[in-house]
Amino acid sequence: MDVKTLCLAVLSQRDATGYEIRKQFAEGPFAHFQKASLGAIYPALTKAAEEGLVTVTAEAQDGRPDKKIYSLTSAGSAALLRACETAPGDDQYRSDLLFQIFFACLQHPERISRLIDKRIAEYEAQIANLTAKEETCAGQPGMDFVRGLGCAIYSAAADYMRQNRGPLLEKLRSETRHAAE
Amino acid sequence: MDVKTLCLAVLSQRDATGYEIRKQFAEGPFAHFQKASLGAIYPALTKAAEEGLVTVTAEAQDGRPDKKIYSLTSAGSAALLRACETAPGDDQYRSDLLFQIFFACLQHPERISRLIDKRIAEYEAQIANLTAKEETCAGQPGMDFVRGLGCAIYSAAADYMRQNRGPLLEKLRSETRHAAE
DNA sequence: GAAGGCATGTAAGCTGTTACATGATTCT
DNA sequence: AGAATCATGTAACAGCTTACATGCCTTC
Repeated sequence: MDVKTLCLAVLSQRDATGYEIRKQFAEGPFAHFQKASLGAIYPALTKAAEEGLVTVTAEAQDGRPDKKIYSLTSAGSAALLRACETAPGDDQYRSDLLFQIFFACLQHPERISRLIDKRIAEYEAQIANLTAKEETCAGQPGMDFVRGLGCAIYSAAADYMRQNRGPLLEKLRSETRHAAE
Repeated sequence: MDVKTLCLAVLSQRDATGYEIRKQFAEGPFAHFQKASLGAIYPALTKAAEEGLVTVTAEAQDGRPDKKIYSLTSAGSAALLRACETAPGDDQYRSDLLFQIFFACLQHPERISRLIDKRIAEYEAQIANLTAKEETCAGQPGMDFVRGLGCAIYSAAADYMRQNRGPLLEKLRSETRHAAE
């Protein structure tokens, strides 16, 4: 999904500024499967406004740039619906961490150990975050399905890492090929 | 990881042509967490050769372009190791499917049903593929850890979808707001 | 006093995808 | 006959990230 559609998605939940939209992608319910940066959001909103998908209301602020509050128009709603109805592309998943663990035997077991522990903690934070949103999602079936799937995946990943961390490190330590340092 | 490093990773397993490297990213052990297209691989290999990270051996072929077989040099190995030792970036996950399911209530329940069934089948194919590679990975602890994690995640996702598919569709069907068609 | 949050916007640059260009062989 | 596989490479284009530009307010 392009950033413009992503913005429409956030605005379908409530009016927001560009800054707030970015926050939604960092913390909100989309956070675990879509993201966007400010440098992409602002031009996307300008374009969406030109196309009549959103309206802008400027709100004067003391000492700061005007706050521009964007709202979805009916044309914007229609565009969002159209995006939902087109055949979805494949999921994109890229992980530098898995790449590095793949070559674990080239590295120090201690480093691998630290990387895994850190990742488990990150998964736990994600699970806590998604669990906390349970009430927000209640009554919105699609939103709750996606939230639950996120929990299920992160839990499975964390469990796997907890269970296989030890055996992996044992195997690495019993090898001789790993870095000296 | 940039495409150049990805190529070094494949070449660390065995010598290969650009074409074969792409196949490794479509089917091989990296497939579920890294990908690369031919249009990126060929220039990356040329650059890696210029930098002395790989060597090239051209093999004449009848009626086809010469087959260029690339091999990793010790400088290339060192570059791969360095990439493994730098702090890994965050995982990138983007899913158009989850985006669409998020807005399930805007759409026809039948469409959502089809999307979920299709995705479950895709997960099952991934699991079968990774399970089939079990023997290839035996004895390579990092590789096997990553393979197992893939299985665990896809299994959890498929299970969640199987269990929550029915309840989701029921909720959608009992709503009035969904598209008419 | 420094860091971080609030608030917008531009532009350079990187990276990668898709399409184009070419062409034989093998499978259906 | 048509599609897929093998095989390389270029180039246009898209899309996004990062850094720059500006500046106040609040928290540590």
